[in-house]
Formats: sequence, C-alpha cells, structure tokens
Amino acid sequence: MTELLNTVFEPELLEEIEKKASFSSIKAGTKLISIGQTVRQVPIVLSGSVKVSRIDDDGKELLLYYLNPMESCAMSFTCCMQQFPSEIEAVAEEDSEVLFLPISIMDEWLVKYPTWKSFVMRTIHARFHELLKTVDQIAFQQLDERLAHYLKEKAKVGGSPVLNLSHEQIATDLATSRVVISRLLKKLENQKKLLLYRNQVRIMGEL
DNA sequence: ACATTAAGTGATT
DNA sequence: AATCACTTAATGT
Repeated sequence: MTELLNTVFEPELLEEIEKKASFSSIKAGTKLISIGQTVRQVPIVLSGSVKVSRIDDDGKELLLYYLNPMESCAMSFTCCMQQFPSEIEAVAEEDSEVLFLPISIMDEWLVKYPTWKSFVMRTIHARFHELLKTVDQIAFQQLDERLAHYLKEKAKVGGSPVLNLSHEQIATDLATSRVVISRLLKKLENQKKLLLYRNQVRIMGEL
C-alpha cells in the first residue's frame, strides 16, 4: 500500500503522513463530500476510484472527473485552505482506500517538503487541464465526443471494456437526456465500435 | 400473466 | 440537442 506513496514522497514526509493521516476503506457508493459541506480533510486515493461531480440547483448532475490511485482533489486544496464550502460532490465509484490528511498541515508541508508541493501543483494542474477539456467540450456542444471520452474513462477506471451502465445513468453523468444517449450509442453500435445490451455496454473498437 | 423498467424511434421544437 | 409520445424488449413478481 505504501509503495505507491514511496515513489512520490520523500522519507521524512512519509513519516509525517504516517503520523497525521487517517486511512479508511470506503465502500462503493459512499459519499465522501457533498455540496455546501466544509472540507476539513484532503483525500488521497490509494486504490479504487472516486467520482467527482457538480450538481446544479435543480439537482441535475454533471460528472467532472475521476480520482484514480495516487490522485487527489484539486478542489479540496483550494477549498479547505480557505475553509470554503465544497462546490462539488464526491462519491466512491467502487470500493476504495483513501488517505485523509488534516488541513492543518497544508501550509506547513508546502514550504517544508518539495515533493508535497510538487504533488499539489501536479494535481491542480492535472485537474485544471481536465476541467478545461470538459468546459470546451460543453461549449462546442460536441456531446458525441463527450460520450466517447466518458466511455473510455469508464473502461479505464473499471479496467474492463464491459461497462455495466444503463443509458439513463450515462445521461445523468453527462447531464443530458436518456433519449439522446440512446441515439448516440446506437450510432456507435452501427459503426461496430460497441455492442449494446440491457444495462450493459461492451466496447469493441477504438472510439 | 402482468407490472415495471430499459431501450428504440419518429416527429417536433 | 432536447422533449414528447409511443413502441418494443427484458426482467421481476
């Protein structure tokens, strides 16, 4: 478990993490944080994956990105240092192991440990990049590309080309309607890129 | 066999 | 791309 951390952080920092962090195993579907809640801890995903999404005023959901092993949430850095309430919701996508770091250590570690600082910078950069990507996908209204991206991500996260999802679930993740998703999926199926079943999508070729 | 839920489709905005 | 209305197919009881 710590092997992953070893490759990223310096020894002294690892000791500190050992002392200050709390480790927890999270069951699939567990909500880690919801909107409005104040962030008090920074999560680092060790195994599994966590889905981070935005919910609008009408309760409509929009998937932002996944946290994979050795990734953390950029929102948590910015939010919790200033004690701002969360603007996102995070739910465990599968059974996961997560390390929680208290916010109190943030300032101190940033100056003390170069590997921590670069970790923080890397994750902020990575998330920001990811966000920009989804933003201009939405701006240019290319839902088909968003769907392809979504399916690829799902396959990567789940480690399998077989996705157990209903069209409905896909639609809520992408904040659109089921009918639209069904049509796009059908189009992809006709292009022999995937096969459709009830509550299941099997990816065949390159999307 | 019947009810419920998921998926497919044409027409309309 | 979204919504409506409706059909068809798969699943659960």
